[in-house]
Amino acid sequence: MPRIHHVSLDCSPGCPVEATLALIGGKWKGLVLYHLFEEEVLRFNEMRRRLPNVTQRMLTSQLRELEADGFVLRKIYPEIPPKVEYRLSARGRSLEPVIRALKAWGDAHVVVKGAVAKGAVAKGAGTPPKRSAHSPKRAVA
Amino acid sequence: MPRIHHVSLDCSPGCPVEATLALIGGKWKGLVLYHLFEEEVLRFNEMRRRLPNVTQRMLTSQLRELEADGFVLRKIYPEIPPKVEYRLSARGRSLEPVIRALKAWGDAHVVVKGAVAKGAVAKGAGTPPKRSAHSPKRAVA
DNA sequence: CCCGACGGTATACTTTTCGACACTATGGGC
DNA sequence: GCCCATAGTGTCGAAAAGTATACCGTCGGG
Repeated sequence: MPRIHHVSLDCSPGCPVEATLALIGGKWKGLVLYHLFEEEVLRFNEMRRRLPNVTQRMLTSQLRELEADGFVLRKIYPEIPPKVEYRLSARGRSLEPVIRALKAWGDAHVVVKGAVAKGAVAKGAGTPPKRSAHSPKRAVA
Repeated sequence: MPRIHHVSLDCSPGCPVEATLALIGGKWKGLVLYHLFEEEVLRFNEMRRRLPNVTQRMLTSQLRELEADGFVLRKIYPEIPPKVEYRLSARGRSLEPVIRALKAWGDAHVVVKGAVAKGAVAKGAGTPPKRSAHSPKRAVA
């Protein structure tokens, strides 16, 4: 997913859709934003424990990008061991309708491991994909 | 953006967010879905004309993935020259709240080329990104 | 002393996504 | 004949995203 930093788009009526997706589309960003909605403030390792399989490197990177894009505020406490808090900015909170819509759709349509598949799942969708999802390889169904 | 074909996720509460983003996060998918919402049926080159800079190759690929994921229906007419129509399935239409939320947020927060920048734009956002958005390089503002 | 926690950084590498280019058969218009 | 339109396919490479591994200083607990 390309990252757009408030560059101007070649606008067609759909550009805002594309731009929004580009801002929040990093692999872990949706989850990071979601968890910050659920729990107002999180520290680095608290966030890390909520994201299965994320690496330290990637979490740092995505948090920094979200901060750079103005969605997340990062507060450093001058302590040892280090204490850093992450929370949503006003701009980040303005994404709530987006994140809720993504969550609502996913709840209704995505099969969760161990859950009984809902009727909403597309019938023809049982065939395995050509390539695995971007998750640990062993997770392939 | 990884493609998830109804594989089971290692579920944490945010998984539905991640899964939904993975399904619609291809570079052109948001725009394709958006335009199919706006205009019930589109042929291939009609869609193509609505997406600035898309290549034939990429449009075909993203349409096929959306079809494979059950969002888009493809109707072939046995004619020459070829006539193919694309429209949203019921499952595709169920994405409307997601696409509308993405569009609404983008409308309020993303600067469009030629438009006066709104106050909502983050102040610090003027600095160029480390790397360009995934679009033709010369398109950088 | 060793281990784990904290919140990272650095580097190299792998995987994934996307784009560029050439090509396809048919028919209509010039 | 050439060009354009239709809706693609095939191949390769570039760019981007993401991962793996090692390392860092300080402190507290065992």
